[in-house]
Amino acid sequence: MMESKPIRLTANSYAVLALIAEFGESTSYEIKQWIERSIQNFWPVPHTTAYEEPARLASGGYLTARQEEGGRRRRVYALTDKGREALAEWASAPTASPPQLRDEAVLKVFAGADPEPIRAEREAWHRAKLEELRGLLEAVRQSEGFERSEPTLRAGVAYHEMWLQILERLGGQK
Amino acid sequence: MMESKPIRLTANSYAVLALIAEFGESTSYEIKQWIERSIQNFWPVPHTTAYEEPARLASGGYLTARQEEGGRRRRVYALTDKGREALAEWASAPTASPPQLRDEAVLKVFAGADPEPIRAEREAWHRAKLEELRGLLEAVRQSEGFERSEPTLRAGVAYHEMWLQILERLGGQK
DNA sequence: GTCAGATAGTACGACCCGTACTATACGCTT
DNA sequence: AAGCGTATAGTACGGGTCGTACTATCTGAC
Repeated sequence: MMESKPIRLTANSYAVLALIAEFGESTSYEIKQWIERSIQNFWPVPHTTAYEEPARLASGGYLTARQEEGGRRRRVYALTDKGREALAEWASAPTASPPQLRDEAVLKVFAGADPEPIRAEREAWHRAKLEELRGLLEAVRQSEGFERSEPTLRAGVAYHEMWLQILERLGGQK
Repeated sequence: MMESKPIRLTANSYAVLALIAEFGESTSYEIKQWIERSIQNFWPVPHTTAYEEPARLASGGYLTARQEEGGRRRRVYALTDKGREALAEWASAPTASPPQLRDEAVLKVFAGADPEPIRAEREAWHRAKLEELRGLLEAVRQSEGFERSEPTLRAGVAYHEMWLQILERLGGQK
């Protein structure tokens, strides 16, 4: 039995566990890439999370860490039974905490900023996002092992399309 | 001149500054209420922020704090010139950091959860939000001093309506 | 006057984040 | 095969943020 100290499991924890469950044992760098290609859009985290969180999870006994020899001596993380169980329990609970939107642009407008340049910047941003997501979707459809990513990517596409409609309306009414 | 130590201004800082600029000098409890009635929907913060952040801002010289006598001895915060300037500078910059969506529900579905109960819960949540926002909008239209809140509330209404549409589509395609 | 519930505020430590920085690998040029 | 620029991979770190639990004050009903 590994020594393991009690840690709190947060949504970030489950995100990492889910990625490893989905893609198999991974290094932090790979986790970082899984994040970018699958959940980043609705669960943004800084890249350091891909290094910190697996280490935390390993210290709590939810993952094992095996260190590579040579070169970068990367740690390869894999699920333990404890980790698998925790993930399953979380996923099977039928409730999720409500979604949070953090939108500095609305905050600025609230603070009295001129809405128009902000609206324009935002519109461009959503268009770029849409293009990016459509590209990913294309890529994912042609590769194995990304089945789970497709629905989330499609939800992302719908989301950004919706925003563009909202912005259009706002722009229209001056 | 007050003593003041350098602090980093974050988006939370500007949120608090903007609220005080908008509603005038306030206690933390009042700030907490302004938040709930105006920006909570696109800038969620725990209620402790309404106590911690003004204290930080005061220590940096962006607010003054005057302590009430008696009873709860609440601190009343007011903008300083430094605070007003910092807010104006921030608001006049035409760029905002991109919006972030944090959506545990999508994360759960990604992790393999049964989508349907989650979808249903979510739909109910957006409906409740819509009702709440429409109520606030009504209230705001009939009172003085909430002019700034109206556009943000209307954006909120549009946002939740959009989500309901997305959910409907997702539900429709099984 | 005392009790329940609403209102108001504090404590605190784990977690999280962004920035800056370092290290290793790879491919191209010479 | 040494040098070098770029991409890849990983670490350091400290301030900010969060949620939970707890305490204190006020108000009105009885």
